[in-house]
Amino acid sequence: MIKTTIIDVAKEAGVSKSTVSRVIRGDITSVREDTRKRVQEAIRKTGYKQNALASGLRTKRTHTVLLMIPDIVNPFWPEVARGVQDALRKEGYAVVLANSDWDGTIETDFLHRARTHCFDGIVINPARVTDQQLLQIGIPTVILGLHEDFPSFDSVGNDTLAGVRLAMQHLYDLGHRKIGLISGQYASRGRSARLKQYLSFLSDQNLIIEENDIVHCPYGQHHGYEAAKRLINQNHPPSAIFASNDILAIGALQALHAAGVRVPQDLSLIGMDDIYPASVTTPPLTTIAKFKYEEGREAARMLIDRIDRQTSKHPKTITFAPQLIIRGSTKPSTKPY
Amino acid sequence: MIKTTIIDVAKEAGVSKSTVSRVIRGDITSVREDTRKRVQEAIRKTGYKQNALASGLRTKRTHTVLLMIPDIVNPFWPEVARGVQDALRKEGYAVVLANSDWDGTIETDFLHRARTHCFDGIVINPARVTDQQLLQIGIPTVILGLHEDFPSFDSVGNDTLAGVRLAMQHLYDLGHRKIGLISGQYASRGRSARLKQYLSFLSDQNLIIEENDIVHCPYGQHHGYEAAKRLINQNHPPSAIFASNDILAIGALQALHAAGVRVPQDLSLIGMDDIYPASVTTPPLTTIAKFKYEEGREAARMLIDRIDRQTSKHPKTITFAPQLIIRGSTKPSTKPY
DNA sequence: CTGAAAGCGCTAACAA
DNA sequence: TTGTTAGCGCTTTCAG
Repeated sequence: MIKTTIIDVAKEAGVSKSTVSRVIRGDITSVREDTRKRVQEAIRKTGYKQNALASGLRTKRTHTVLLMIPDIVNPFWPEVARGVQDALRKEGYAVVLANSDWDGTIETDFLHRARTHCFDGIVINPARVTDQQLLQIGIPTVILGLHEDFPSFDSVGNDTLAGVRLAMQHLYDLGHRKIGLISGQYASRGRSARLKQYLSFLSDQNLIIEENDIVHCPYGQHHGYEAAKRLINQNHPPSAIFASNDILAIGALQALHAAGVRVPQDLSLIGMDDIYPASVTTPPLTTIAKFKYEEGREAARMLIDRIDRQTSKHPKTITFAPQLIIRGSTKPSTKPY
Repeated sequence: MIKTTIIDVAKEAGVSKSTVSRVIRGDITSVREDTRKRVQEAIRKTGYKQNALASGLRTKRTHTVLLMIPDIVNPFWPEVARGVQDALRKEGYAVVLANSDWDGTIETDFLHRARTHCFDGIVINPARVTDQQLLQIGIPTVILGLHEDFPSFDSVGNDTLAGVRLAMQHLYDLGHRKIGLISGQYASRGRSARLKQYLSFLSDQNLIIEENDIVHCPYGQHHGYEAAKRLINQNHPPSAIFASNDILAIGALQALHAAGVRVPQDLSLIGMDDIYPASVTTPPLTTIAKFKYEEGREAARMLIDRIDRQTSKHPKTITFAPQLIIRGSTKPSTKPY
């Protein structure tokens, strides 16, 4: 099992290694038909396999892309990952999958690695890294998700704010006037845009904003559980709850179950993301669906585009409009306005 | 942003590139303290970053591993993937994640790629590839899952058969004597070992085996749905159902809901795998938990071991014993024996 | 259309 | 302890 090189092939075919290299790279114009045949036959006979390291060393292309997400175990990300992997594979790229766990050190490590290993591109949902730092890596990059703080890069994501509005509007249309919010937030970032959108919706409808109807918590099912508990343990509990993602909503649903609050008869509940587990709860969760696979796919396509034509045209953003998926956890309010 | 090389560093530090190479590789014994300091300072000043392609070309090590699984979107695999990624990252390896989709072509493509890109190792849940083919790749490999047809490799997995027994025993202990089976199967492989185990359990207990209590179907939620429907639409429906994985069980649960069969009051249901969605159904699913993260982690560790000491010692197998997780979908049978 | 030759950036003997 | 010298396997001018 000694590795064969182009030299072995060249010998076998009775040509120079440059010629072999030409046919390998598919440089069709500059090799005569019959010599190409001969070389290909020699390749077959010797069982030659290209060494991507060697060629990459010259061409500076590895056909490898780094995909960095917070955590592949979170059901949201596998779908996005599939999107980028499928699109990238079609074009001959492999993807190195990294979980940052929201940890800046891990993130930096992998970004570093992308450089040392000469990856051709990066697709990232940034945890701690900044626009500037990313710029310094010097590798074509596209951002997963709509962050306004990455102006230097292409990005693709779902319009979360529109999603919030959609959710609130749905609840409002069902007659709900006192709507609780479970607002997930990352340790790192400030007040979420989702909260702002919630507030502005309420004021647009001339509804009263009550502090007690808003609970902030980290993302995580049990946090959703606790949040819902707080929401319903007040004198005037809301008739509907919007949880800012499905994991939180699932936690909330369990809290409501436990408290004997029937969903949707006693209280409506809506989540966001449309992850698979949300479809198997009882009742199945009404939610705001994001385009996850598509987000990944488009990110990959944009990246390939960047890689192919080196031209540094203005960063582009692709935005998906989330969709309301009505399932079983919401129904018209029975309370009088 | 011109890439700096060891030569630049060497110049800056006033040493030869070999010396620079030595300190980069941490060859501590053979560089004097002060020159090392000088070199490190030069590295810092020049912003030098190693080129992993160039070094890999010499050392034949890329610190990259291929992880091939059927589908990252299937909730079982992200946990396994995390296990291998975490363990591998600690040792400085990156992992290229590939979804085979049970497709032999894709599988072969990536395996091929593992060779051309000189990956250091492979962790794979094989779809179509054979022991021999894998052997020919010539890269240290460990198998995910317990397949008897890969005698040449280390492998790690959960003892599914023990799991089947555990599930059946649980149902039996609850007094169930007519137990239906929803047996998932892959398009490619023959009669599943799970079925055999089910049959042998029944005969061990001197229970009657009824063809109508067994439904074969591909893995997939809606197949579980249809299977359960068939199972309960007979004159003598079983009092309990064992679905050979949680996805199937979730489908079954929905069919039972739809048919007005209460779980667990009217019928007990047990699944296998313990994927996250199984914990959020109503009732939450009793299931046989597999060690997913651990499976991945141990696979990674075995792989590293193989890579480090080239020695080709006898293939080893690590087996995890699945555990019964009693949740809400099973209860004592009300039917007389 | 084909071959010779010069590297890509690094490592690894072998000298010094 | 450090430097010199060959390459690793491939691509890419540049001649021919």
